[in-house]
Amino acid sequence: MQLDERKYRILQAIIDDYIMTAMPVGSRTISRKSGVGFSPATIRNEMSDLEELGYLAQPHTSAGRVPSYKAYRLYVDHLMKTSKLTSDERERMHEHLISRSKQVEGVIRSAANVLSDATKYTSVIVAPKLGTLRIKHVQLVPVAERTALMVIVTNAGIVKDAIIRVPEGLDADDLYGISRILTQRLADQPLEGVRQAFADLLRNAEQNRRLLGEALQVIEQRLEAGGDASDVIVGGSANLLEYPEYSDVNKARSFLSVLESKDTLRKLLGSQGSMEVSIRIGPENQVPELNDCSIVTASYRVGDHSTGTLGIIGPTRMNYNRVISVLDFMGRALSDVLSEYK
Amino acid sequence: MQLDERKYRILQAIIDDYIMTAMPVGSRTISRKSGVGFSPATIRNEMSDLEELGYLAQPHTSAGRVPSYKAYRLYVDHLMKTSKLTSDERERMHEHLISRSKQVEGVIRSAANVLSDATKYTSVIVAPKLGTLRIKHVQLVPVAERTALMVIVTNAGIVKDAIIRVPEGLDADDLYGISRILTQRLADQPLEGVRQAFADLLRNAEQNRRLLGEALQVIEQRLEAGGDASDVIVGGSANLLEYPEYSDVNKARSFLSVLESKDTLRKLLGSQGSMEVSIRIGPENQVPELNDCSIVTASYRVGDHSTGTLGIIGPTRMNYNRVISVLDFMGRALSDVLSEYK
DNA sequence: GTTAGCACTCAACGTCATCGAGTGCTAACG
DNA sequence: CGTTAGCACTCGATGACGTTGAGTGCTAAC
Repeated sequence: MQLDERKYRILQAIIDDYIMTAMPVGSRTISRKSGVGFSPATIRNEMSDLEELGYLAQPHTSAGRVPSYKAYRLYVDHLMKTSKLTSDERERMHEHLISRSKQVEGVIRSAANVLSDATKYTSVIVAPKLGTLRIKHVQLVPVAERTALMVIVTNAGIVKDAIIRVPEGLDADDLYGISRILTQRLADQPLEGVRQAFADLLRNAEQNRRLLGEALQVIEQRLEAGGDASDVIVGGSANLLEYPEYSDVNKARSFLSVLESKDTLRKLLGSQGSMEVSIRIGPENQVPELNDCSIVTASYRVGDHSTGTLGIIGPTRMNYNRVISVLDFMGRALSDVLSEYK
Repeated sequence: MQLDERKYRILQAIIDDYIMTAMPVGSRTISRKSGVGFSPATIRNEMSDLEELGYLAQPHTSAGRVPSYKAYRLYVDHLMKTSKLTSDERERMHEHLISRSKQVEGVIRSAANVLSDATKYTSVIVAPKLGTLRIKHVQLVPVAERTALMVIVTNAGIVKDAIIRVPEGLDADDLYGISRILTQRLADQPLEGVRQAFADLLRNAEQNRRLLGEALQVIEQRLEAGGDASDVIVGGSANLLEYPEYSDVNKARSFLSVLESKDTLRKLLGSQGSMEVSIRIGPENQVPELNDCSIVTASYRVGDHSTGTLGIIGPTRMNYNRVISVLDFMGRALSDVLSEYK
């Protein structure tokens, strides 16, 4: 059996309705509401076909139909009408975004809030992979006897810091000097290549070998850890509770637990590189707890090579059109704002 | 009517039971369970008295009794038996705490997780007030044409950064020089007094007046904003959903919304200075959404003058004993770990 | 091919009786 | 006189049961 024009129209009407109401959709509803001028009986026949094809399901015999994952997939790929945001909205979002743009992390945090406010779902933003950033500056600051804070500033304006031990007898001026050398040698190196650069440094360093060794270790640790919790930012985690699919406390809890596991989120969003919006519906995503959620992601750019990911997590019956528009816009806006720092 | 020994014992037994089960407690239960060897009838009489005194309440006539806020207050002040953590537990917590102690923010984040894991409630930690920290180092790092990143390192090892505009024509070396001067002049100033110090600098500065002005503005902004979202860290927000008092989705939602509002949390925890554990039960706290929660807080020290707050938010029937022990221990542990950086 | 009609299904809802945990009161007990 | 056994009473929780209504599938007529 093939899908003809009418089936498409009916399926679309069902999904549109279900997205709004979260209630199984009956033939009568479609017959009345949609522009398709057919009687309930006709619709029923079509619905029966659609069910057989795996696009619809019935919670129980005497209920209406509910779209399947397959239906959502078809919907986002072919049926959905996409719309642009009004310029008014764009403006408002952009304004919120730059309202505290003094710091990279602040911008990302605002972006998460803007996203979740605009969509009423939960937003997640992953900061750019550190490995692709370039070092701008390295500074060792004495904070105590034999202890220094190493601050690494990257080209994206992102600052990473770590406490390291330093050999005895180094005073502020020594550290200052070492910082100069480090900055000179490492400037414009991508963090990824830093191991090589450091090895060179070490080979030639007649002194302070231990200190440099420790510094290298710290930088590497940062890299392989894939960043710490602070580079996954979640916004609007309470929003999901608005939706009837989460009125079951257990579902809500397991959802919230996932949001607390930054590792899972980082894996979930992954960096898919392109600026294209990506959509994973229900079981298409790898995290079992989120198998009845959909995840829509886009990416943003910082500088030339680094990309981060921003995404929305919501029920499978989410308003894909809206979410895609918002993410698309915000991805660009975020890239613009953050690339000013470049 | 006065509370005699027996009434105390009975009240304590009721609260102990209610804390565990969250179910109204009947006379029979108390008669059987507690060491108080009296018949249900006697207990009933006493309970009736306790109710009249405002320590107990009945959800409905044929139900058991539930402790009132007044009862919890009495409980934590006089009845509760306090216990120490096992050394095993202390060790485990301490270990988790230092597991990623390379960064101040990392430590605080771990601490929040340890707290919520150990108590099964929600934890909140507020970083020290910036105003009381002292500047260790100021560094301007060029990130783009006419743009620099200003990094301020404090004595607590906390790093704050902000993008500022710089006048045209300043190259990396100029910024380096200016950083030196700034650091020289501002080192060991508390952030609070920085305005004065800066004013002096400005008066004498024959050049770069604009740049310094902007830098001052940024620092001040940081101060008056009371810090940004990143210095309030929440852990275990999903934990609360385990408890029957939050099986109502609306309650859960309003609770989670409060957790998202960092401003409210900051106000709620406030810095109460002393290392003493403070307990606010139900309506004793100022946030209406949390009027059926209790909030237990302690404080930790960074360096000599700065203090931050750590707290647990849970249902009024929380396990006060456990929570107090954990907070007390963690307050000290956190102080120790963070003061190593001093 | 479309639709009106109709019997059928089944969750949701309201009603009603039952059950039992818990109370308050009274009278008896040591 | 404090304590306790006994007892009638209250009231939420639970489950059985009938009703309602939205929705379906099938058949026959248009």
